[in-house]
Amino acid sequence: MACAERSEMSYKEKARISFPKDLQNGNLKTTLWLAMAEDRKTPEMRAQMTEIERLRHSAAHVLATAILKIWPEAQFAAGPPVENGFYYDVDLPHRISPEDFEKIEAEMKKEIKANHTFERMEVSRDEALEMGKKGRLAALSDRNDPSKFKLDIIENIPASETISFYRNGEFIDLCAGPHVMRTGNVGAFKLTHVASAYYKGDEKNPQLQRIYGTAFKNKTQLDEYFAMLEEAKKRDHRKLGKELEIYIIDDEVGPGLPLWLPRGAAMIEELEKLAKETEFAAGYQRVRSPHIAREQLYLKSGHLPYYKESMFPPMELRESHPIIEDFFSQFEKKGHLHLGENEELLISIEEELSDTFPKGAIIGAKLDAFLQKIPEELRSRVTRASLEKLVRDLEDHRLRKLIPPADRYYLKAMNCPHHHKLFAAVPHSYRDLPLRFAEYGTCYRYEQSGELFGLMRVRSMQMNDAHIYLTPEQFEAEFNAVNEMYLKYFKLFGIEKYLMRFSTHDPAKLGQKFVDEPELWKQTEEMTRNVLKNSEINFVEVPNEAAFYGPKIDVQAWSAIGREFSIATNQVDFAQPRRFELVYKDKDNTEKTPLCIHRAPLGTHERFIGFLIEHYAGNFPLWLAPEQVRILPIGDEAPLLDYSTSILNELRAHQVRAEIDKSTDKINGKIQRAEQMKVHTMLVIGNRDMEANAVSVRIHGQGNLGAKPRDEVIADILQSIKERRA
RNA sequence: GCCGACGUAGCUCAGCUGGUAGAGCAACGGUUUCGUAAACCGUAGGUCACGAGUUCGAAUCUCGUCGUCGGCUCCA
Repeated sequence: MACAERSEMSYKEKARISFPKDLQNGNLKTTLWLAMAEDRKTPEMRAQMTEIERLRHSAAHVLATAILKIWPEAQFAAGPPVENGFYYDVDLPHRISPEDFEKIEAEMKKEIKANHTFERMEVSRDEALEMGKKGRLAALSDRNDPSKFKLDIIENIPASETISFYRNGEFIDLCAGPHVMRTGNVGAFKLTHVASAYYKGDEKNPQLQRIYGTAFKNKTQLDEYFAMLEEAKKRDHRKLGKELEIYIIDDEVGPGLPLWLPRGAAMIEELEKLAKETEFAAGYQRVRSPHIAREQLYLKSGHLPYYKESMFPPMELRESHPIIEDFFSQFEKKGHLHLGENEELLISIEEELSDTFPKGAIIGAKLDAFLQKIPEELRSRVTRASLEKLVRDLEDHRLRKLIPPADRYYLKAMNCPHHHKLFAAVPHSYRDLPLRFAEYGTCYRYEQSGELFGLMRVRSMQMNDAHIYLTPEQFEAEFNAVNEMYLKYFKLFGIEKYLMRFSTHDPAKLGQKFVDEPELWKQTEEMTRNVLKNSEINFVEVPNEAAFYGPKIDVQAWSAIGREFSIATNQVDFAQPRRFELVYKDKDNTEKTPLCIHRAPLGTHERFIGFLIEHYAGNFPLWLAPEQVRILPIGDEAPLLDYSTSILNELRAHQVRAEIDKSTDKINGKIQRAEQMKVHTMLVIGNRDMEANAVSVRIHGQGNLGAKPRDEVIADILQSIKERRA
């Protein structure tokens, strides 16, 4: 209703920011409320608002009150709490900019100081409409213009629901609540930014100004929140990714197409090694597949019907023939001609030719003859486009055969169709199942330009993908095994908080967004729900966000500073195995269709490394560090360099990513540069160390640990890497 | 894709209301031989994102394109 009519977060907000405090002690209410991405929230759903959300929602009313004090003509739409604060959408000729914030905040403070009660009033529909018509809703007094958005919102309130207003001081708003008791309960707040948003998120609707702010019980919490944001800024993967030389995105290569520098590539190699070891031990087999495939593969998989807007447009291949190329390129240069007028002529030529050439004659030769039959004066006015259009318009006419049909190839957006083909390549018995195909496959998705965001949202990505083919009976055990793997990774990376978002389908969208298999949807969702319930795993259920081929689980993880990331995914697929006619021979000698689990515990390299950069603030553990060891000789005398180099060589012989700093900087300078690059272990080597066959160890973040025997240090480095010590 | 802001050397940034670019770090060349977060001197480096336009004159003003960022619709 009024203020919290919609509370949909942007994707970025979902992927990036979450406030940790609300979620501690297993309290998942914040996420429950925010996960309910419904168009309208029912009173029951609203009742689940947490304390902090009520406070923020109330802060939105205070914001509106303040804006009206300055600009009484302001028209308000919706003002819900969101994950880290609140906003209110306002329609106002004056463009509010951050310079106005001080003024608005001053008015808000007055309102909070006045400590007005949030008074709830239940009214009839007619009363509500009347108030709206005289502009009294989301207003301080009657106005000349009606409260247009509020009137629209009233229209959409189901007859069964009570309509209520909330009043604080002079301000009255259409609102279902709930609120805190008094404006004074909005302890500490701050306006953060202003953005534009369409009314109801529909671009056909007018654009509103969305004023964002955040609020907390007290100033301490507010300050903590901004300190967290500051910290997040310092850890921003785009900033650190550049500083630490992990990746770049180059305009000429293309937006959303990261290039991995050696340091980033080293991290990728480590992640792949980790995944390969883990998956091998869990009975996965590696497969490999190309980056492109023909249109028909994706028609079969369902990606083209259901997922097309996320795919790059196709590459069209045509049988190359010099005459065709010449024909087309000649006409492209000349004027246009609507070939339609000459259709009859073309058809007659074709008919004549079909007598000359026996069936099965090669297209090229036939086409040569065809082209030569076109009168010179006509050729000069034909364009490739017009000829193609003509041929396309003829559709089934045999003339169409003169132009080889376009052979379309798509960049793969998902690995599954390729893996299904691999499954189908060999006959399978029930004894083969579960069959697990794993691949760090590269996928390309056409994300809209506005979606791109550093490494977190890209157009080329390499996924820690695998497809598990299994029987329904095996589902529970295998699904749990997959979850075990997630938990193992979380532990390794020190991810303490996570949540699985279980996304189901919307029956109303069968055949559009979701494959039209109502029964299978029900079955697999039920099955998944039960397994989740039987496990210890935190999960919430979110309607209408499944994959097109089955229920989906998005795994959200919280970084060390408490920001939330959607990193991994886990999906149940009943649709594609059918579409690909995948079968296994069961005990009873009948052919059955397996189920498929898609899983990607480490998500994509791109997003996962983006997450890790923030999580570790670039201070990676030794096993993962791009540069594990840097040797810093004190001085450049030959014996010292020889000793240093022998250590370098020994480390490298054991696959340790080690470097040596032979620059002319003094030792402090060398240390400074190594620290800035967050090199994990620095081995400072001077004459004293050389004479004792020792090295002085300095660890990034720990400082100087003093001299130690050379062999001991090397053994410890190797052991730490082997164990993947934190 | 839409709305808004921004785009200066490899990096971080100066360059006021138009008078054809500047610093620090990095790089390169010297000197320095230094024990745990920056030794010193010098050299070189820019079609001021790209393309048009206004102007005697554009990094600066206008328009377009591309890109980045903040939002809006979607995913790993």
